[in-house]
Amino acid sequence: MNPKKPATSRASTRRATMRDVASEAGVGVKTVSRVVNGEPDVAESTRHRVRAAIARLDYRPDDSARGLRNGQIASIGLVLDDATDPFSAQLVAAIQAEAQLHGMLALSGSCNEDPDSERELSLALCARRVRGLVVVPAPGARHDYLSPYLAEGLPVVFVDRPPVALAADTVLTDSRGGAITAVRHLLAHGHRRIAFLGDDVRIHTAAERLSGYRAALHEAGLPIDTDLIAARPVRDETVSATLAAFMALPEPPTALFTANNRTTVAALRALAGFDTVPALVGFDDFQLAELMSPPVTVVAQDPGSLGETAARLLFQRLFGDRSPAQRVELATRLIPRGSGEIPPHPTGGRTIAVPPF
Amino acid sequence: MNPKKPATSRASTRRATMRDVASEAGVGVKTVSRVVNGEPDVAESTRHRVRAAIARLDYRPDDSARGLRNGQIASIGLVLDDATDPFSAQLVAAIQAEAQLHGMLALSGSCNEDPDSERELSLALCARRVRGLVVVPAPGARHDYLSPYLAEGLPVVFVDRPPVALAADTVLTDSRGGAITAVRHLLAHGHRRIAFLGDDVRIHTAAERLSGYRAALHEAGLPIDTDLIAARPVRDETVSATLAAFMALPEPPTALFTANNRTTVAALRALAGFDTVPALVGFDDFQLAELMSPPVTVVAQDPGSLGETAARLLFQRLFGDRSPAQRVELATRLIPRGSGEIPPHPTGGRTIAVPPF
DNA sequence: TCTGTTATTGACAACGTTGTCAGTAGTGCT
DNA sequence: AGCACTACTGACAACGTTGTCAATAACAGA
Repeated sequence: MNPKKPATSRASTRRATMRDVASEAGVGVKTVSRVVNGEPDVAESTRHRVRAAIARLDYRPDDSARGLRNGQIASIGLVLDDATDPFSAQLVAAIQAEAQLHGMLALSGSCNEDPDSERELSLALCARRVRGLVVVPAPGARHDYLSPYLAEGLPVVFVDRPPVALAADTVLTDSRGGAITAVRHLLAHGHRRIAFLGDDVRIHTAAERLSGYRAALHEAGLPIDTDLIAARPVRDETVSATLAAFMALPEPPTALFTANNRTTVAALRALAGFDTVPALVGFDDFQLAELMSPPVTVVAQDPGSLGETAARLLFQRLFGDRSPAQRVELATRLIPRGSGEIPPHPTGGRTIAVPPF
Repeated sequence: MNPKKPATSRASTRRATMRDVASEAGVGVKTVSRVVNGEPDVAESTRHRVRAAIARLDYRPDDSARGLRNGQIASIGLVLDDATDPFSAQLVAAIQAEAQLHGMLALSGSCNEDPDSERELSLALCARRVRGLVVVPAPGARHDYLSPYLAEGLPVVFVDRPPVALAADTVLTDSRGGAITAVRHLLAHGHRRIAFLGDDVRIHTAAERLSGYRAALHEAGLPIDTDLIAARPVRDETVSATLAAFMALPEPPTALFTANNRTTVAALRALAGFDTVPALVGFDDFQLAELMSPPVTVVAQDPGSLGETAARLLFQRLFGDRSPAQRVELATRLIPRGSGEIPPHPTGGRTIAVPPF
């Protein structure tokens, strides 16, 4: 439990403290503190002596002590739902870049879609006295556990999914709008039987996209056929089975709207076995979409902007912005590449050239 | 500079401290500390009273104070070269998962391939008194700046690329071996003009892969034709231009070895414009490789194992392992999918069916 | 009853930093 | 010279926690 044996051997190489620097430079600790923090009211000569001492001793201020004294550390917390997702990677990168501009680091953790884990992680970050929190909510989580911290003045920004039971800044992609765009696009190409393949509706974005799908159909005066709707957690096998079921229907869909990245990719894998393919529009862009056969039409969102916007909002709050909680929705962008422009085909797809392998 | 106005309003909602809990429970602070840390020698009744008080006040220990007192915080530092890379994402996820098993969080930052930035980031993490450091070195960086911390007993593990001017634990993919496997595979399919497309050789993995390429050719008794070697930073345009130059040679290559993920993808984009394609083996697997036309043969490495191994090594060190620095090399795995099994074609490629879009 | 032992507890100092405040020296003004 | 003022400096306390150590109670054995 306490493997701190090297304490003795470390005494010799002890890390230099402000005291050490102070005595090395022949000044008081407070003066060193002033120099380190770039405060005014230090004579130029003193400043130089202190800097020299700092360099000689290779002194670095201890952030734990600073954190204790100041009540905060120079870091922001990041709670992700799934760190392996490329979406998360871009989000993190954008947030870190923004944080770095303010001399802060990001403390991050992944909760793997588990609400309890999300809560534990967030609270652990609060215990570390981060300056602010960016949270990608786990499906099914409530967020009132954060209200004491919010009341204390801790800025919290939710990304990609809105908080539940809590009013706080939120940055979202316009999922419903994006879904409407996608389905309208398919409708415009003559499709009337359009299937929906998406994630569990407990995930906010999934629900919104389904809602957009319904709205677009409704607006076109088409009925909602629940046989054409599959909203369940994404795995390659489930998507494959669902697609097979769709195609076995008396009136199979001629087009597919896949409501997120992973679903789209899973659908592509499943469709690779077919010799005719339905039209397809996916939500989320992904690497190599343009090299698929046919190239995949998508409604793209921008994780980078999402992260940047969230971080900016957080720092605005840190700089004193006390206006009411905002909700920002970022627009999506339709990128037609081919798969979404396939016309309807009576057997639920269209024959395409099978690659020679 | 100091927007700490809400100090007054926060006083009312001050975070509870051990003192508060102690007086609430009618015990001494040290007893609360004992309960919080699960130490023995606390009467069961006292323990209950303290726990109740903790729950009532919603007390959470302050990690800055703990860090100050203990000289360490319950976090490990993570220095990445490029956080947007899916490779990094998987690495981070694996390391975080391992850290979580030990109740630690990961403090991470990305240095965007800049050596100075890598140094600053690492030192910032040391200043935060992380328990250990996992570093993906930036190209061109030296690491002797870490030796004082190593001497202090801070465990540091390098991943993906070895440290320069420092002896420390290192976890790598067997790049040279993987490259040899890739090139041998192409040779076995009859290729004699094999081009190399890789990254800047200042990056260790890039150099190793080039070395493996040379070794495999040499072992087959083939000459090294520098016209067929391009080792420079990867961008879509450079790869495209390089490929065009290759194909314009009097004796164009019949096969391509692309030495990393991004190069492979860039090459695929460039090749999409051609009506005949050379054989291709890429280093690194990537999403949808199996759905390309032709499906892409790769030598795969496993970022997850890389991260897990590194984290395990780090925690071994934290638990007192003082053995000399290790260097672990993880094996690669050849995944034949089609593109690597194309036979040589006199015009430097082979006619393939062009997809109908 | 007295002594030794164990179980339980809390007072106190220290970790490294920074805000407060009082002190010193120098300067300009009357 | 006396005064106010500025520029600079450092002693000290405090931030919230935990290791040290001494104190107390309880209890068994003699």
